[in-house]
Amino acid sequence: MVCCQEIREDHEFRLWKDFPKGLRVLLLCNDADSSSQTQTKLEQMEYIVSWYDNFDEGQKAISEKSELFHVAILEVTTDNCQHSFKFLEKARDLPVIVISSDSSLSTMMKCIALGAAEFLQKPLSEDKLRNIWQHVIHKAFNSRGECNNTLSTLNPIKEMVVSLLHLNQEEKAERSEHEIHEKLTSPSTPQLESKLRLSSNNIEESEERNNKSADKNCNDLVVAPSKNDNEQVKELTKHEEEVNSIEISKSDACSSAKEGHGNVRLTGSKMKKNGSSSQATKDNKKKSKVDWTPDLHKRFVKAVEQLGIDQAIPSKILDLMKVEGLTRHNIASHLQKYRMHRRHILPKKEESWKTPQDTSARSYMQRPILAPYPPLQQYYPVPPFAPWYHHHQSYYYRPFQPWHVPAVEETWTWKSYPQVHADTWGCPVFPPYAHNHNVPSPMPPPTCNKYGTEDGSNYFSVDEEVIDKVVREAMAEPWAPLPLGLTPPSTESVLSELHRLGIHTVPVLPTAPLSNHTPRDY
DNA sequence: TAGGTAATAT
DNA sequence: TATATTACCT
Repeated sequence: MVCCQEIREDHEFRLWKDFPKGLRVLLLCNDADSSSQTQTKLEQMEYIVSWYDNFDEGQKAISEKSELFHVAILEVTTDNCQHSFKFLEKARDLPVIVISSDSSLSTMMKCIALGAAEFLQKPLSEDKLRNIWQHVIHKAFNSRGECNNTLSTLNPIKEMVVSLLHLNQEEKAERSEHEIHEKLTSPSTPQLESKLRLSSNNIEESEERNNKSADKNCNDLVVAPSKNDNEQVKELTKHEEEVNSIEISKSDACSSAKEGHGNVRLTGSKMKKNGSSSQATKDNKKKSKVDWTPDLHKRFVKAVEQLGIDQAIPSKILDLMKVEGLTRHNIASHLQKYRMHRRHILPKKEESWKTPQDTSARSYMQRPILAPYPPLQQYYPVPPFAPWYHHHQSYYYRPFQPWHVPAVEETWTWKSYPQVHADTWGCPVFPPYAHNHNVPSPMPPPTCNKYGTEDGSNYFSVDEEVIDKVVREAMAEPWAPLPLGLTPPSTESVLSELHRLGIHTVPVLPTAPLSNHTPRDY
């Protein structure tokens, strides 16, 4: 007699959220009353019971339909001992729990020796019966190929368990991250804020690595069934330790962020040179890195400006900066980077004026022309297609880069915006527009110093009034040399602006041909 | 010894 | 990949 209930599909195991409910149990017992009682108990636990009262049928079921069962319960009596032992020999693919009223040690030993997972004496304890699923898990992880069908039968269980454990790890990691976010509250200074952000980034990277590692571990578990559960548990434990270590590193990040604001902060190699160099062990002879905070960099730049870029040498900069803990070598290194950056960025700025990408871009990319025009902003309205237009209308929009190239050091930009980024040295990095040539590249969006201005609105550090004054002076005496920082408008931009104003003819100067255009074009 | 720069490390 | 440090040359 067989009472098979609905059988789960294998893929459902991955989503077996109410495990062990639905565990499929083969019940082999030739005593109708006893089996009925056992079956009732099992079904109360929402296990799915298939009852066989005939040993031949039972053996046939496990050999032909082993995939239908997770566990077998065999009732051994004095009458069916031989059949039972035979069944045990045949049913090595499944965890078999023996139940019996026979309490003789020899029977118990023989059953266990033949592969029974457990020997339960009757009357059955409900808890014992409920926990038979443990043998399923154990079998799933502990069978090492000695049973041909085990893998196909219990692998879904194994996968489910692995997924479950992995999920738990992820939950734990999320929980620790949340706790850390709560710990890192309201830094009192921009530096701290940045440090925390950076630390947090490091942690995120670390966590990403950990997660990847966990994924790898998990994959290994699934892909390599030959590993025994000890190895797998080790891997899972390792992951857990890694997750725990994140907590520690986060705490470190928090404390280190709190401690460093005044003098130069040195980082790296678990060594803090700041004020505790005597504690540095001989193993840790390696020099620490200088954390070039915006404040430190500002001081550096100030010193360089004071000396002049040509006269700025490390020793002099070091004297001017007056920062404890900083060495000449540190300065030299930073100066090298600073110079390289200037070399890299300044020609680009020049180039950006000389080679407008397309005509539509010119309409607001062009340099302003020296003519008595109304305030420049009126002529260069915010293009509605500017990428930050919709999302960041609170920013002041500067329609073109005005008359000076902003000092590199003034725009050390770190804070990122959804569509606008900048490198560490403040050079705006724009999103790619190459895909749509009809959309002109926008002007640099408003930016800020490394930590942002208070209102996020000051793109250029030079006061607008100063710019206007310089422009007015230049326009008043167009024959005079342009003040430092101002460059004359391009011929193209002058012509296009004149054209826009309705002036279509301009006299041709023999000494200054108008690029490729003839006056007729205008 | 200091400055500059390339190579290397993080 | 970016940045800092180190090594090496002048």
